[in-house]
Amino acid sequence: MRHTTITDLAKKLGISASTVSRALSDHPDINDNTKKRVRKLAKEFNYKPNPIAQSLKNNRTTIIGVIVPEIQHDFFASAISGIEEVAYHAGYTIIVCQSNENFEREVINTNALIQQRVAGIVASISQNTNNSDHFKSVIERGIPLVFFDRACEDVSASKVIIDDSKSAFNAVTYLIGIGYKKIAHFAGPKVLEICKRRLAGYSEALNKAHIRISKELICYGGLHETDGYNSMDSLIKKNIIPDAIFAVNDPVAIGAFQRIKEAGLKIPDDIGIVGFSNNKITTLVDPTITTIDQPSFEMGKKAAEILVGLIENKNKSAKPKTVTLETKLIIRGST
Amino acid sequence: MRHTTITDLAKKLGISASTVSRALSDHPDINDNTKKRVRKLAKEFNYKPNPIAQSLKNNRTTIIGVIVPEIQHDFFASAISGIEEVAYHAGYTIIVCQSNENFEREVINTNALIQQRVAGIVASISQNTNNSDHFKSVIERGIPLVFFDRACEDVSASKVIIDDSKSAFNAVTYLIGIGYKKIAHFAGPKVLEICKRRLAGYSEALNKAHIRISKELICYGGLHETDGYNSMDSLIKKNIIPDAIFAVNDPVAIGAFQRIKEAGLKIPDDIGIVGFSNNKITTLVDPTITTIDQPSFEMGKKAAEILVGLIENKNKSAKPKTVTLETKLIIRGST
DNA sequence: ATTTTTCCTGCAAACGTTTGCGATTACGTT
DNA sequence: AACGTAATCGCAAACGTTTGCAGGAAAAAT
Repeated sequence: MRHTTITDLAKKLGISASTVSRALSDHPDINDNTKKRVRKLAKEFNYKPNPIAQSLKNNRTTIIGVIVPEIQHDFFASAISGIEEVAYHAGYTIIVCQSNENFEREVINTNALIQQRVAGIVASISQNTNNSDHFKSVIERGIPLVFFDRACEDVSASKVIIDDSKSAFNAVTYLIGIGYKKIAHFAGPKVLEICKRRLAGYSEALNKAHIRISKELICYGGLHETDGYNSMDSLIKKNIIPDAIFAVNDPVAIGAFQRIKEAGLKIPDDIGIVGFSNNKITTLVDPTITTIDQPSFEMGKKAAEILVGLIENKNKSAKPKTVTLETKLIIRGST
Repeated sequence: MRHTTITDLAKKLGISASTVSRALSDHPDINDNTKKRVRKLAKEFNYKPNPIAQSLKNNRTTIIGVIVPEIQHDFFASAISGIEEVAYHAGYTIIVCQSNENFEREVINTNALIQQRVAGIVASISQNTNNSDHFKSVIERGIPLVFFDRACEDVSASKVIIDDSKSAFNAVTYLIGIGYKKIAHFAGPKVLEICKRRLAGYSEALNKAHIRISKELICYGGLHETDGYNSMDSLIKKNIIPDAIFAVNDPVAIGAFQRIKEAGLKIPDDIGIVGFSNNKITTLVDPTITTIDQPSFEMGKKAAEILVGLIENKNKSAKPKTVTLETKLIIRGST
């Protein structure tokens, strides 16, 4: 079955394609009666303009590009869902790309989206992104760009983030408040800004409480379960046993959690644990894990809303804005 | 910055656009020397053909549409990731839509993808889909379609599935084998084929072991945690305590798991639990949950591979094939 | 009756690419 | 010398839409 085109309608009505086009877009030049006839036939044949042809004219599609490190990751899956939700209601579809935390692939994806003439891009950068030329060329091309969670600091674009530093500060301050003294931090990749800030919040909390920061209690690693597991493992092997752990995110917390259980230590009595993100999993383990609620779905939604705004107000070259969403310390059984 | 077009190159070289086009596609009509000049300039200006213009000619994009019930669901997030992986390497991008288990939205998404002239569609249907006209019109339009996991039975399309019935049969048979006798089934929506088949496998296993099937041990519900929780809750309130539960999927198993713990019953001693899908979560709770490994990532990959095959071999109108991937019972602490 | 105005509609170009066909040139064959 | 044949290349159309401009007809004004 072929798609009905504007020319098909024109032929059937004995008028020109341009008149049909104008009638459908309610152009004042067109006679009301003609408009009615056109609309009736269009409905009858379920005519929908070919978006490709429109895109060719506008040199722009109605597709929003989304780049995330990993689709599978709870946080991103949820954020994508939020983006899709907003895009759907605004009449856009979303193309989803994953960088797999790989810089080259992020560049390739970005360029592919530019080539595809997406209307805008929502992105969260990979942990290995140390150069932002690809995002700068997005800006240069006049394509609206919004970061969420992990932003590129040296790119002038809007972002939806949380206050990582403050959130971390609050969590660690809470740990100190309930009596923990030897608090370790399982940090993420040093290059990732959000990780730096979480580390900074951790340090600040210790400083404020006049607790000396011990380098051996700060373990750097990745963002996955195995990283938390390994960090805990190496501490145990070095016989350094903290009385609490502030993990850079929930998977890392879970990894540490498992290794602690294997070691026969009790949570929260021997070791307290705080995660970050409020992944579903933290409510399902025993004990449940104290964590910081990071509104992933809302972050996706908000980022998409800003992007749609930028796309549809091309004229108002608004300055990039930064939206900081609230987090919340959720106290559970692990502390 | 503007995109370089084929006409830009033609002008700079003083030749026609058609020659440039042919040179770039290595057409035999074109002089080798010309080809070299063209290729050199194309590289220099980083020329990439405008996919929109190409799409307009072909009346087809290089985008693969993906429709899933929920992006956030572990199984689907993982499958999408697999689809993206294959698509990426084959030079396609993916548009992801979620139906939110809503039939109307699935129809709208499907039509939107048709309008967008996607090259093909990978879909897993919503639990409320009782009509397949929208998928039939995909076929009619000649757009390749592959289902995964949840297929539309009355649509002639390829599918990537698992043997739900056999998997369920094996799991329940295993439960019987290790001594469980009063085995409940927390079933999914009656309309969903995969749920029917899992139920059938459950029944068959009981029959084979000459265990009477008790209607009150079969609880119908949705596919989420709360459904498992509620099913268990109602059993407890009716004072019907099974000695094992076979859940339609892992979230449901987890829900039951929680209610059981709340009731102070011991797993696996008082009640054994078997889930379905091998979601990550099943390895993280205590005790870990016995489940059936369903290769989500591979299912996505396989579906995408079949789809790409169909797209690129338009001529060979191959008959739809059904690929059944192997599942595996993973025995853990809950049984 | 002529001019002006209003109202409606169509022509044609443009977006960037691909491709059938015809045109041109050079070369070898009779 | 006359012709056929490759080897190269360009013209123009096509994909479906939008839009500036021109044009025609009818209505209104002179």
